[in-house]
Amino acid sequence: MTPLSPRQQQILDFLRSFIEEHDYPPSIRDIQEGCGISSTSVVDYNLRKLEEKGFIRRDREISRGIELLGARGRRTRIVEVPLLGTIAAGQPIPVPSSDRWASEAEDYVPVTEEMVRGRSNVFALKVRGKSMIDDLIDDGDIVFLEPVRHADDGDRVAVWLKDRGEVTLKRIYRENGRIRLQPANSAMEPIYTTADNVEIQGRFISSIRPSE
Amino acid sequence: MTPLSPRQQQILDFLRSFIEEHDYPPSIRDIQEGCGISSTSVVDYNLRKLEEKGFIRRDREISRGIELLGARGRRTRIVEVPLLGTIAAGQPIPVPSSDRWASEAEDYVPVTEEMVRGRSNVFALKVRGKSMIDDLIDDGDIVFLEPVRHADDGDRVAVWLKDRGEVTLKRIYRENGRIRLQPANSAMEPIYTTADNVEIQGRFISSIRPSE
DNA sequence: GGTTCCCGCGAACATCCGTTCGGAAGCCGC
DNA sequence: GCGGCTTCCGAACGGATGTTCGCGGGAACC
Repeated sequence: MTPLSPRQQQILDFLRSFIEEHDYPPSIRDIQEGCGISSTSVVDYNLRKLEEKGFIRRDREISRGIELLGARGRRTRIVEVPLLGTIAAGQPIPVPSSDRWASEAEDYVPVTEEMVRGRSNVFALKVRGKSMIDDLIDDGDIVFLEPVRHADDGDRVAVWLKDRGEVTLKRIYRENGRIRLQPANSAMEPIYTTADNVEIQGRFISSIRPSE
Repeated sequence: MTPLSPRQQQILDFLRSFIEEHDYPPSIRDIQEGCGISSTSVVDYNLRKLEEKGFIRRDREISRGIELLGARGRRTRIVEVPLLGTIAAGQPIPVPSSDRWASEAEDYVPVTEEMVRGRSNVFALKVRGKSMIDDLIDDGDIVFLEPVRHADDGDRVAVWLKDRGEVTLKRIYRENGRIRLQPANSAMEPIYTTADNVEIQGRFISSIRPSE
């Protein structure tokens, strides 16, 4: 439906690479030079065509007022999630209090917004050790959690088990008075305990296993 | 480490919201108006401060030549990884041939460059089913693989087991004539087989477990 | 008081940059 | 041929925009 002339395709490619490199759009004369075009009016003409065909959006009278559109031009945004520490057996996780939230972050993990979509105040923890291997969380993984105190049945939550002095990450179910903590690996046995023994420290949002 | 004056914080917030809205950076006078500042030189002064402190990068003499930097002054790029299909028990994975590589991708998964760093031709597969639960790969996970035919001992590889008609993801070790495939979960038993029964289809790079 | 530094103000300047206009070459269908 | 359409060219206009300079207020310090 959209026949693109070679010149228009060339300009579109240049737009993508320029934005990739600079993080801001090129000026008309940047495009002119980058594509070897002899006149700015040619650039303007073809930009109008690209706008008609729905590949870009232009803000008139504004320098560099070009916005890439379309499925391939869609912009994936990055969220910098505060890395608050490590999660390991035998230690409570450093849940942030609302007043001093990201201020004490030692680092930030940049992830695409899909990883935390919709959730607010998400924080990250690096997993140390293999204590949560039954929950499909390996040493070196990074988990993203939402700081909540309560959860619904079936939620994956990070819970502090008081009697064991251990934090783990399991699905939680309330069953007539007691708590069932179900590992993600269904071949493993669930933990049964009482409500006053567990303390919910966060809800699992997502996780990544970085390249080694 | 870097105390930000209220004015500088205000400008930084404005920068973020402006770019969020327009996809291109504001001009000095946009900032001036948006922050209620009476002179462009004040904006310039504070932008210099923000650059010194590593929050932005400026291209001098260039309109809207402002680039937002993330934590630690680094810039995170996004890589669009082609999603070539699913990986499930009983099916070989759709390894790309070099000639028709990304052309048949049904979709693309945007991830931060850390997830594929350095590797080329990385492709993504969505995991269906729990057949690889012993390798800490859950239903719904997305794994990123590098298309290789050979691997070193200890590499995590996706292998096609001919006798089982199954693909799995394990660490590979060659032990005097036979092959040991070690699950990531050390509580699980390894698979022993012969070299001619396994076909390496890719090397594991990283994986993500998206939010539900 | 004097000095220094941070921060803000206003104006002016030179350039950057989007826009516009006249013209022309090539192509297609009638 | 002829009209219409697309594409390209060169130049000029005017507004947009980054930069610079002098000045001043206020706080901290000696």
